[in-house]
Amino acid sequence: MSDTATDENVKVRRIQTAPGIHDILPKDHEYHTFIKKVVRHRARQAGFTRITTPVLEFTEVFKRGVGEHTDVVEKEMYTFEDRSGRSMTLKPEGTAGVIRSYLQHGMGSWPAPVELYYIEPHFRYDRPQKGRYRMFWQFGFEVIGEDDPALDVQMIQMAFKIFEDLGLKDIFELQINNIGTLKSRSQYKEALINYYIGKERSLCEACQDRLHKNPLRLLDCKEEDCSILSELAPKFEAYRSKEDKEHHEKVKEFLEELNIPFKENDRLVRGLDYYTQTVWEFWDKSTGGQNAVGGGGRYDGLVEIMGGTETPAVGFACGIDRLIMHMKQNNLLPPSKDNIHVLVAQLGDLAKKKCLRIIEALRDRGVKTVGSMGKASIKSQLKLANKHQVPYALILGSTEVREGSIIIRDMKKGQQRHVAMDNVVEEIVKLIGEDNLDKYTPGEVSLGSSD
RNA sequence: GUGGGUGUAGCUCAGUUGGUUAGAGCGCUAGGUUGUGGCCCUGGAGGCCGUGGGUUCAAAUCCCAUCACUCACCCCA
Repeated sequence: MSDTATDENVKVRRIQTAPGIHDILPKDHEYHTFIKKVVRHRARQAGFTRITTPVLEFTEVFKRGVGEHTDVVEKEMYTFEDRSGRSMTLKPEGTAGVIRSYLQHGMGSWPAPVELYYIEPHFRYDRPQKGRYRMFWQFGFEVIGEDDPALDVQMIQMAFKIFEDLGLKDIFELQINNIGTLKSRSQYKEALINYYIGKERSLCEACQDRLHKNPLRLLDCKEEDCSILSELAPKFEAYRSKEDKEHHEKVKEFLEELNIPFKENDRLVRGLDYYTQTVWEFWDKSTGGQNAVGGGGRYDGLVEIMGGTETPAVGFACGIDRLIMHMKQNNLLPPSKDNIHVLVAQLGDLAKKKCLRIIEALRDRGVKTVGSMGKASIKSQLKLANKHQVPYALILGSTEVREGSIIIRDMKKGQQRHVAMDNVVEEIVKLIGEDNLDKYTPGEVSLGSSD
């Protein structure tokens, strides 16, 4: 018999989170809560409804949706076999799953366009770094079923509104490009391949591989030789169809109409295969493109790739962890609602019993209240009140119980007075102020058919 | 996947050319006469010095390996 587990001398090794995967502690949740609130608010205003697709999908969803030869699929997916031997993947991005769902549930018959948003964790098996995690949070928007350039611009505007709400409006710059339709793009791809043929030896290893799998990616390689070659490579400009040009001009025109500053960047390609026409990224002005905070684009071909009929769509996604990073760097604090109004201190068993009721009454009225039931001395209870930075403490001892009164202590002034036990809740409300109460109500349910 | 940096208390870090029982500040906790917080004072808990091996009379300290964290490249959120 082994008694290792019960041997008191054996120290149990503590388990940590897996690499690149982090807890969100209460302090950081104030940021998360705030950002989610902003996103929900802006989404609701614009008629978007929320969708949650599974964290785990069949690997084919992403292989097909994102593109077999993208970096995301080739080297960054969290893929494993489940017990039945099917290849499963934790979602590396949001769009492919949304489109899978769109088709699975026949959303093509919903009134077009279908406007959806999500706030979800995502996974990429990358080497962790500042602002880059293996599990990270993204929110994103998708508009499926219409191809007007105005929608591209409205997506961008939505992102701007959200950045503005977060106090980050001025620290990002918008980079845009137009990569054309699938057709004009494939002509361009051919031209690129022709250009690079015979020059393979000057390319880095990765680019030699890219040349036939995904030639567009040659353009944003940062290896010196590759970038020299790409400078001289044929420009997409020449292969843009009339339709592409019109689309692009309209986008720029609309952006100007909304006073949204942008930078044209003909090297911007995006790492996911499904994009067409307009693509964009938001870059940190100080560090440039190495840590984009969000990006998006039009993906008119994706629904078809996923097995549906030809359907235009546009969307964007944004990294919540990176937004938080930027808020912190700019000393922007989210509004906190975790402050406590009152701590109730008790002395003796009888008082403790009474306190349970008082605490309940205070909370029901919207007063944020904590008890100090586990502590014996009044001293340690008031110390706790101090640590919570509560403005008021209630003190109930055996004398007060006998008299039917309770002490209200103003922690800032250090003054206290007795009030009748029956009046204490309203007295506290007066002190805190009706407006500061936590009176959130979830809304009321109503009768009706669920479809 | 490639390269750099760092691992000592819950946190931030000292720890001399190898030499007693490994330290500080903050935090936590308990006291400083009856039932009263913050400031101050005193005490306490909390460490296999990341892990394994090697050198040595002796290792937190030197060597090797390994793991973890972190930053950068690639790419992206």
